[in-house]
Amino acid sequence: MSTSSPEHATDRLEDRLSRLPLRERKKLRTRRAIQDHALRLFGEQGYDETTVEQIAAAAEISPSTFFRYFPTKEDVVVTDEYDPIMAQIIRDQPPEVSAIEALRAMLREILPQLYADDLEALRTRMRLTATVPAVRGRTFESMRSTFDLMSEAIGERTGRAPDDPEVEAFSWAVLGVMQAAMNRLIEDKVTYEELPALLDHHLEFLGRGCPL
Amino acid sequence: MSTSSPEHATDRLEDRLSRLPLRERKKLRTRRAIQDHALRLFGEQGYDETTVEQIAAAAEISPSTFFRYFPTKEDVVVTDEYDPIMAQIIRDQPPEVSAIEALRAMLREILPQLYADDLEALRTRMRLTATVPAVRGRTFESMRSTFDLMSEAIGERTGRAPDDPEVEAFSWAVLGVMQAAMNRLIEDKVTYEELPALLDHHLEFLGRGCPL
DNA sequence: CATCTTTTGAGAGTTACTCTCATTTTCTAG
DNA sequence: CTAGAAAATGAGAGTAACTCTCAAAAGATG
Repeated sequence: MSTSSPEHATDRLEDRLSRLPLRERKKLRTRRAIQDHALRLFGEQGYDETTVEQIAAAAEISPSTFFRYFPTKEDVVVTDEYDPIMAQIIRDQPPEVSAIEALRAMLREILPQLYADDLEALRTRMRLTATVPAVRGRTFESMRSTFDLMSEAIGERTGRAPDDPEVEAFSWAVLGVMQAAMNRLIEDKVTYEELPALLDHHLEFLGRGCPL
Repeated sequence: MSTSSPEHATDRLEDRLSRLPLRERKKLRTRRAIQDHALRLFGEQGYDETTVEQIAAAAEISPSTFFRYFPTKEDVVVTDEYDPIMAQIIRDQPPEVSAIEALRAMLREILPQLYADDLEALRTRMRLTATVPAVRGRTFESMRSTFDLMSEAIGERTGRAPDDPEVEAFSWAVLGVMQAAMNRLIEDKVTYEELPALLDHHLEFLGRGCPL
């Protein structure tokens, strides 16, 4: 929103396909085909009951190709493309607001987008994350890369190094309270409609020093 | 320390062996044999290069038995017996101190114990957690059970339900800053001697609302 | 069209993990 | 002390995720 270039990080995901060379475009399409068919099959017959071979067959590729796109079967569930968008929104917040406020604003902006793009797939992914231990494990790896982007963005905003101890502590604490909120979603203690408010409350709670 | 019963949760791990029926004692010994040989082999030749078959041979059991003791190869690295001890120490803190203070006191008490018991094994486990993605993934599962025990103990102290949203947010935030500290250890940005102080500082930082 | 690069498919091999069933080892009663 | 129940172990067969290698196909480039 603050740049004049047409390829901005907050463009809807769909809008980016057309601007790529043919080869890249095909790769992206293959990637999505794999992910879509995989999630559909997982939904229909369960995660463990679906083999990579079946996914490959449904997406009309070979098993070898599957592993070129996703290093593990779990990655199909865990991977998404929102992290860089999040980081960009954090950077775009006015410099005078606190780190926590910047994050709250970011969530207010990105959650509606996330819901609009993808709600059904999101639901499946959440359900799988809740029920399949292997997938749950991989979630952590994805938290680590979210962490990297987040501490980068926070460091930039606060004029500190991304590996400043307090920046790291802050970032992990934020990921922690987000995890807490996600978990309540997964355990059906809160609905998708209520999630944004819960996240917001947790961040505010964190900013008050978690008084108990 | 506050109870007269001889089997107290804070007894050194060694002291508990003798009080068990024969069968249990043997199981515990097998379990440790597996873990010791596995960690030694991992250290000598690497994690991926060590097969379950080799571990079983070294511990003089069959591969089938290995999986009866550890559901996955990763669990050998991740599993330890300290969580219930931690929970007990939290409960033992005087009720007037805040949750954060109780945690800081707990760490001051348990870290020396941890270091004294196990430092070499601890180092190997940390190194593996740092370098082997599969192990890193499992760490998350173990954080989940730490979370359960922690929110239980915190809930009890604060007269709230263990699934109170703020208790959950608090517990995950604490696990977050702990993760931040561990990571610095793993990345050699901090030594084992400095870790307790860093953890303490992070908890205090959390209690101040992570101002940035 | 020709060639150079990148992507794909096929197939063989390894190993973590599961299941089943027979055998051995520990616990418990009479 | 012994008989029988209960629990732990071993052996072996089977599955499926992942790896590696190499040859064929498709896309970029001049």
